[in-house]
Amino acid sequence: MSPKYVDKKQKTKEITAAALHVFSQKGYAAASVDQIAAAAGIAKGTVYEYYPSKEKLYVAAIMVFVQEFEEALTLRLKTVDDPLLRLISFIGFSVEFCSQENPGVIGILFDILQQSMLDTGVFAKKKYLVREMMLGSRKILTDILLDGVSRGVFQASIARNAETLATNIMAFLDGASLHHLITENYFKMPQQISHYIRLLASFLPKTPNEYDVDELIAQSLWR
Amino acid sequence: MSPKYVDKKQKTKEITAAALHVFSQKGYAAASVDQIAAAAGIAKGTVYEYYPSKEKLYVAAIMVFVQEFEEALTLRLKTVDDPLLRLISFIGFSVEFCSQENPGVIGILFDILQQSMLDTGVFAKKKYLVREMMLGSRKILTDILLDGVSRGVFQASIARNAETLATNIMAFLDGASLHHLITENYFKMPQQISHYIRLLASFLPKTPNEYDVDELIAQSLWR
DNA sequence: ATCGTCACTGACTATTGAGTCAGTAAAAAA
DNA sequence: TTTTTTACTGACTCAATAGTCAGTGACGAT
Repeated sequence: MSPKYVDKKQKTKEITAAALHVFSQKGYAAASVDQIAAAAGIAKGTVYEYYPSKEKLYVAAIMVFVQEFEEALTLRLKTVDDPLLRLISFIGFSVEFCSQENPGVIGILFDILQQSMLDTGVFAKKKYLVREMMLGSRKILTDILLDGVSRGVFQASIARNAETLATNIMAFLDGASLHHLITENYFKMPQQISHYIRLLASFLPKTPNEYDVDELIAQSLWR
Repeated sequence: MSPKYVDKKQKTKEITAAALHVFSQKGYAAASVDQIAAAAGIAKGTVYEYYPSKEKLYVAAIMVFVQEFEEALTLRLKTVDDPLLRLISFIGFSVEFCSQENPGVIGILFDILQQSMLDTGVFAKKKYLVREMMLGSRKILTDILLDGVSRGVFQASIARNAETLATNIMAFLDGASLHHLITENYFKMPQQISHYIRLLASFLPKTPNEYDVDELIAQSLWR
């Protein structure tokens, strides 16, 4: 039946991973299919055996990226129980994921954003994908807040504004990554994040004084 | 001496403005010099009489953009005296400038950011320009805070963290614009900004109760 | 052994777009 | 009017690259 067996699924994964890498370094427009093929160790023609176009390949690569982020986040949150600590872990994970340790991540993020903004962008008609991705994280955060309220750890009043607050936090986090990236050592990420967490910790818990915030930060962030 | 008189300076401005418009709609990579020439109502060759390359033209267009932003912001702040109201005006102006009223603005911003992130980007070696632009706004904001302290309106303790706080606010504002752009009506900008301003107004002034924050917001934002 | 099929290749085509430059026009100077 | 200088033009070159396809070879089936 199949004279030359190849694990198509595995190879698709490899090509997608190579594409993700190249796209993250060059951006969609500047990345060439030849470069992606080279990164995957195959010829250009082969790429087209697995994907019908550069555009489809890009979308697939982005989907993988989003999926990996959410899986890793969920995994990390599984190990934490206390609501405030969960919140801090969420923030820490988001920051770390977009930090220097993952150099390509930011490139990809900007590319996604630009491609969904421009009329001619690949994501112009697929903005909803980017939105889903943002709303996904926001949902996780809202749940952390509501869980904190229902367990009697956070102020009851938080429940009313949980989504507004979660959205606010998300906006800050993404803005912080952006500023850190551009202004580099003019934006002290640990200092900024700590400052913000201290602010949150001052009005979220019913009994703020029960928490040693600096200790929690030291425990959860930049270990 | 000069047989055919043309105001070179004026024409340079026109070309730069046309370029800014096209770049903001297409992004750097996808914008063509032909399109820019057409937008300026001239032939491609003429563009090269005024700028030696697409790259130089892009940088010039961005510089104009940054300058216009700062000038307009400074102008707006001149009309406001009260420190908290100045802060709210600053926030309002930043938000409005990046809102739907200025559709191209966001396109340009993302382009700047991406071009300064990517190794191959036009701004890769000119990241400092983008940084200067961000630090410029931050400086204005820091001065508003310090002015508020020295006039005895803001808590004295703010002075110690003025720059950290200003940086925090900037991060939030840019993150908010970003989220608003992507998630559209899932991100209620007035609600989010009001929420954030109320938070600031609760710990910045020495006498928070003296201010009717909702009234100030209604006065200064989305008039 | 040889045949058929799948996986892959990379030279090729077609297109796009940055940058050039010989030529044109227009206006002031002579 | 003729000459000279400047401004501008747009067809051209050249390089890059998305996508194609005829050909190659590897491997299992017979």
